[in-house]
Amino acid sequence: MEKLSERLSPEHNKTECRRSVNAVRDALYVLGGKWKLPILVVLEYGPQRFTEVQRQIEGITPKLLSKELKELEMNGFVTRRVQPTTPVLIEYELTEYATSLQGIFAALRDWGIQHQARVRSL
Amino acid sequence: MEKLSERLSPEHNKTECRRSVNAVRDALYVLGGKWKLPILVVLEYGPQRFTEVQRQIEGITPKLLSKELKELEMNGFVTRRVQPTTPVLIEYELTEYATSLQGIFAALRDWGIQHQARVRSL
DNA sequence: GATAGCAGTTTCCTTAAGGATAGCGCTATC
DNA sequence: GATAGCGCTATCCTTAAGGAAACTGCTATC
Repeated sequence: MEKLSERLSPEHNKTECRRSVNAVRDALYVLGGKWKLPILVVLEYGPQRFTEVQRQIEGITPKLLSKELKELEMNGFVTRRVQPTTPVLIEYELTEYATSLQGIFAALRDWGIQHQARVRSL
Repeated sequence: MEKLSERLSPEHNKTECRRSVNAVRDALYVLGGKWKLPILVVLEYGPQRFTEVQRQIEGITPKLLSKELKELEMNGFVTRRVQPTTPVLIEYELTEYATSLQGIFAALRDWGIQHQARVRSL
């Protein structure tokens, strides 16, 4: 049987390993925050205004919604579009780049489902 | 061009979607905590004792190491083995189940590396 | 007997994350 | 002119996460 240490992660070069750890940490970081996921999910249904998003996410306060939207915007997942009508209409929508998260969502989802099943069976 | 909302996540059934969100949340949760990742990485090099792990992770305090190890153990990623020698030798090692994280680490790492490059290029 | 290492635990403190509530400038509607 | 909705921001407070330092019971070594 091969060693566990050779299966969990293939790179055993130290700088490569550190680079990987940083990358994983960064990826986890951009999804950190209590409401990032729900917001992304709500925005999958199309562009929406601030209060629309707020109403769909039970329990979120405007302060936190604002903060999380800004962070999502900074990371390039969301754009804030201002329609120059009167009164102005502001819409948040997912960017093309947000789709790059698909792979990690799928991986996290599959693992999570499997883990839930495992936890229940113990 | 297909809609963004149809690409980020395939399920648009509400209960399926909620289930996925919960699974992703759970997966993110078990990796949450400042030191989980470094600890898992250190243990990839083989079973190690408390102070060995501590010495390899610069900045970690025994309190946090103890806490994180307990959580990793509860989630089934790590086992605490007590060798009944005198004095007792206690070793922490990765379980077989820890290798199930391989897929999400790979996904997070790849996305993270790509994201770092993107951030630098802006 | 004194010192040091192991495997932690305990206490106290700081920082960060998150929540409740109120309010602001704007416009539209009654 | 009063009320309500939009898109927030500001203030205050609570909870949670994390860190520093000391200490414990054990054994081994000098």
